Amino acid sequence: MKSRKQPAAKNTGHTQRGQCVKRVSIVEAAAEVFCREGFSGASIDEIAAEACVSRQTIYNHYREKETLFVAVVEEVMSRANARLFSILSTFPDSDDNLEDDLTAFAVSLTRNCICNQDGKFLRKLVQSEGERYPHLFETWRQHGPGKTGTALAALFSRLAHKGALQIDDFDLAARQFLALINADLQIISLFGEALTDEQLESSSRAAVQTFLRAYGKPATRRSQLALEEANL
Amino acid sequence: MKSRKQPAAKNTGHTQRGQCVKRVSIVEAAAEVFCREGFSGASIDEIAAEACVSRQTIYNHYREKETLFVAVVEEVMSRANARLFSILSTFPDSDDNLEDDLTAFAVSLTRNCICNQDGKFLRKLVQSEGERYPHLFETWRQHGPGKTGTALAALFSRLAHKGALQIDDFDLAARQFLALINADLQIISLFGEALTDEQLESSSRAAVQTFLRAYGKPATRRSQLALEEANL
DNA sequence: GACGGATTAGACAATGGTGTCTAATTTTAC
DNA sequence: GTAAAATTAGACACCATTGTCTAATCCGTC
Repeated sequence: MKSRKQPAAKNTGHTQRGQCVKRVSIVEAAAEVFCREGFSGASIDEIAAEACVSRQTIYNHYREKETLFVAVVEEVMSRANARLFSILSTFPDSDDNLEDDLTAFAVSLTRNCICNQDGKFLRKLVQSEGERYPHLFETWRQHGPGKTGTALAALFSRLAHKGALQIDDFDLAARQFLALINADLQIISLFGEALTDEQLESSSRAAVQTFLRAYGKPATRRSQLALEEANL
Repeated sequence: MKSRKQPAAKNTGHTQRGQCVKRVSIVEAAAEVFCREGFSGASIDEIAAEACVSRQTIYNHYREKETLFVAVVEEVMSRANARLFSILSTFPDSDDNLEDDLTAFAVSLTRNCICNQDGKFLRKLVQSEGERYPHLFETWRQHGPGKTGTALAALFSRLAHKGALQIDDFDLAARQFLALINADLQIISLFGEALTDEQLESSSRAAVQTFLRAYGKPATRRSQLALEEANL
């Protein structure tokens, strides 16, 4: 309450950056350890050691373990959110090769939001502690998958408007797109195995191809059909 | 080692059933508590209380907490497996209404293997403790999603052979089918909210429809296409 | 009813974690 | 250089949990 965020307004430059360094190093380490051990399995001592910081410093910044946990989740969530919007904003406007564009989009979504450390943290922690912190869980739902879904739905709506996609229910299509993207990863990414760029690329492309067979514009789907029948 | 499974061969009937009752009540309670609290958050006392059993009895059956945990995972996994195969074996042979058949299949898969207590337990626990018990994690991969995927792929191969589906890669199609089934549930089921029969039915149908637009037999997809173009 | 295995409650030491406190030390601002 | 703020190590009380032990009790079998 007193002076945790801005201990003294006179502090400038170094001190503030110094504090910041401690803070991020604490949050970083805490994310690691919480993710590895779960909330109750993670000890403050372990976090302090991993952050190269004394235990007391942690208690100075965050009153108790729970405060730290919530702060970590919020930090990781906002980082993930920023990345998501950065990716969305770079989706190309041209529609001459939708499959490639969507594949590249899926790859970068996977790499930066789903398969990285933050994505793993959020999946694991929200899953294991979500019931204990309903508020947190709700925030995650709305700012995490919720926002992703909404943003994706908007993108699809734009593409459908241009005639590149044929979609009834944009939200449903968004959820299914995300699900398809994850289809191959669910099993692997839980474990934390890093997958090669080739695996990532090919699994994303497979997802996009299936998505386009279901939601691509009629002309594309018709020629796809003709091709498949010829192959018989 | 000595006499944990069958304490004395002379015991018959009641005693044996008595033991069994204790064992299943312990495993049942442990599943509950482990699922709710995670491995390190779950205390033996809590499990004992929920099982209406003394703490010592638990230590008699399972040498230590870890032993109990592994036993619970194995038990839950084998139950889930049994259910899966029971569902698979009832898939109808007639192919006059594939969409309805697949939808019913998806509904029952979801209800009995994914959204029930066992499914939740496996998702949560394997996710949070998988890295601590690689052996367990491997077993889950092969006997859980692995087996489901293989079995599904076999089903699809059968259907493709009959001309009802048009699939290149059966394993991929199986993973994507499972992913689509889960698309709407991921968010809800984490939380443990029970979803209504209507939600379940409609979300399963949506998944199946998308799947069939991508993998349905050409004739169906062509008429689907014509219908959509007429709707414009 | 008596035996024997299973179960029970309760006490117990050992361990490890949380959160507080203090006194010493370092870092930063001026 | 000095003062204020931040950080540190270490000790501390407190509490929960694990796993063991014991003596009493239950319950089916003979």
